[in-house]
Amino acid sequence: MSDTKITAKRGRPRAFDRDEALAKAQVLFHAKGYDGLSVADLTQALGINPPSFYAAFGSKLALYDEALRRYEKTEGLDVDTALAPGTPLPAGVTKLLRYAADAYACDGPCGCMVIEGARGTADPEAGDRARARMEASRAYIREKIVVLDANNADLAADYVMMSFAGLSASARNGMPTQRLRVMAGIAAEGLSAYLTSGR
Amino acid sequence: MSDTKITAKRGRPRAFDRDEALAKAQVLFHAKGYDGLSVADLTQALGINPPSFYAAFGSKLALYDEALRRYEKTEGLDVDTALAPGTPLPAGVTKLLRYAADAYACDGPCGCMVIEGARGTADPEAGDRARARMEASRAYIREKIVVLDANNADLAADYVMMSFAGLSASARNGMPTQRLRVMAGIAAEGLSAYLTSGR
DNA sequence: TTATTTTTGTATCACTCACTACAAAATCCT
DNA sequence: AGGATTTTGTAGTGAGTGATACAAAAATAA
Repeated sequence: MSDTKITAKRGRPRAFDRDEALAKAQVLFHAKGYDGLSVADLTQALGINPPSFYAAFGSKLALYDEALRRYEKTEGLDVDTALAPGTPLPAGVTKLLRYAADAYACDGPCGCMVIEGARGTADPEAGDRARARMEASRAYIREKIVVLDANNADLAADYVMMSFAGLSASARNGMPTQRLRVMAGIAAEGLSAYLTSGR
Repeated sequence: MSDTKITAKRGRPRAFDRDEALAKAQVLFHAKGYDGLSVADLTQALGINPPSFYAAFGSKLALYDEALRRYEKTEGLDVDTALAPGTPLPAGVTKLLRYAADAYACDGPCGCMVIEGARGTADPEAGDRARARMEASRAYIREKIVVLDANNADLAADYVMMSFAGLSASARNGMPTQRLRVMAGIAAEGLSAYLTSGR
C-alpha cells in the first residue's frame, strides 16, 4: 500500500510542515513587506533554523515569489464572477471594486499584497517579482473586460488597477470596510458615467 | 557693512551648499524611497564624507523629514487655487485631481513623495514621518473643502486622498501624463455623480 | 548492519547599514 | 600672533543583513 504521504523520501524527514510555513510567511510578507521582514524574523516565526529555511525554500526571494502566488490563489479577487460574460461593464467594475474593498479591509494584513509589494523597495528584485504578478493580474482582468466591451478594455483595465491601488493604500491607512465600500462605489460610478456619457 | 552671507559663523566654513545638497537629497529620496537610498549613496551623490553629512543634517531620518517638507513647498499641489472659495466642490476636485495627474507624471521621480513614503518601510520611523505629512495634507485639504461643502468634507477628503494614491501608483508604474489625466477625470466624475445624485 | 541520503542545529561567513572618534585644516575673535 | 570654534578627511565602530560550512541526527535502501 502506498502511504498517505505524497513524498516518502529517503533521508531524514523534515521536522516542520512546508505548506504551513509558506502560509505563515505569506501573511508576514503581506503585513510587513519584503524589506520589513528579515530572514531572522522568518526563521524565528517559523521555529526553524536558517539551514532548514534555505533547504526548504532556496532563498528569501524565492519564498517571496511563492508567497505572492499563494496569495493570489487563496486571497485573489473573484474576477471571473465580477466580470462574467454578459455583465454590463459598469456593473462588472462596480462589483469588482466592491470585492476589492472587502478584501483589502484590515483583518490582520491590510491592502493588496501584490500592489503594495510592487512599489519601489530596497531590493529591486523583490519589486520586480511583485510587479510581474501585478502585470499578470492586469492582463487577466483586461482579457475579461474585452469580452464585455472591447473598445474600452485598456482604459477600463487601467482604471480598475488604479482604483485597486487607491483602495489598497486607503485600507493600509486604516480606512474601515464600510468607508472603503463607499469609496469603491464612487470610483465605479466615475467609470460608469464616463462610459455612458462620453462614449 | 554686513555681508550677504546670512551666517558669518566662526569656525571653518562648510565646503558645500547645504540647500543644494538638501535639494539633491529630496529628489533622490523621492526617486528611490527611504529604504532604497543609503547614507553611502547620499554622501557619494553629494560629494561629501559622512562626518560632513551628519554635521549638516543630524541623521538620515532628520534629512528625510527636511526633504519631505521641502517637497511639499516646492512641488506641492496648488490646493488653494483648485479649492478656492466659491468653487463648486465637483469642479474643485476635478481641478485638484488634474493637478495631481500632471504633478505625478514621470519627469525624473514619479508619483507623490509623501504618499509613496507613507507606505510601510523597513524603517518604521521614516514611514511615520511621511504619514504625518500626509495627514497634515489631508487636514489642509479637508479644511478647504469644508468651505465649499461642509456636509461632504470628510467623504470628499477621503476620496481625494484615495485618488491621489491611485494616481501616484499608476504614475510610478509608468502611466503617461495624458492617460493619467483621463484617469483623474474619470475619478472626479465619480464624486461629481455621487454628490449630485445621491445627495 | 552498513551505506546512502536528507535534515538538523551550531556557529559562523562576508557584506552593508547608519553612524562616529580623532586629529588636521580652515576660518573668526581678541 | 594666539586661542577658539567648526568642518574636513581618514578610518573604523557595532549591529544587522542574507546566506553557509560542517558534522551529528534520522530516515530509507541494500
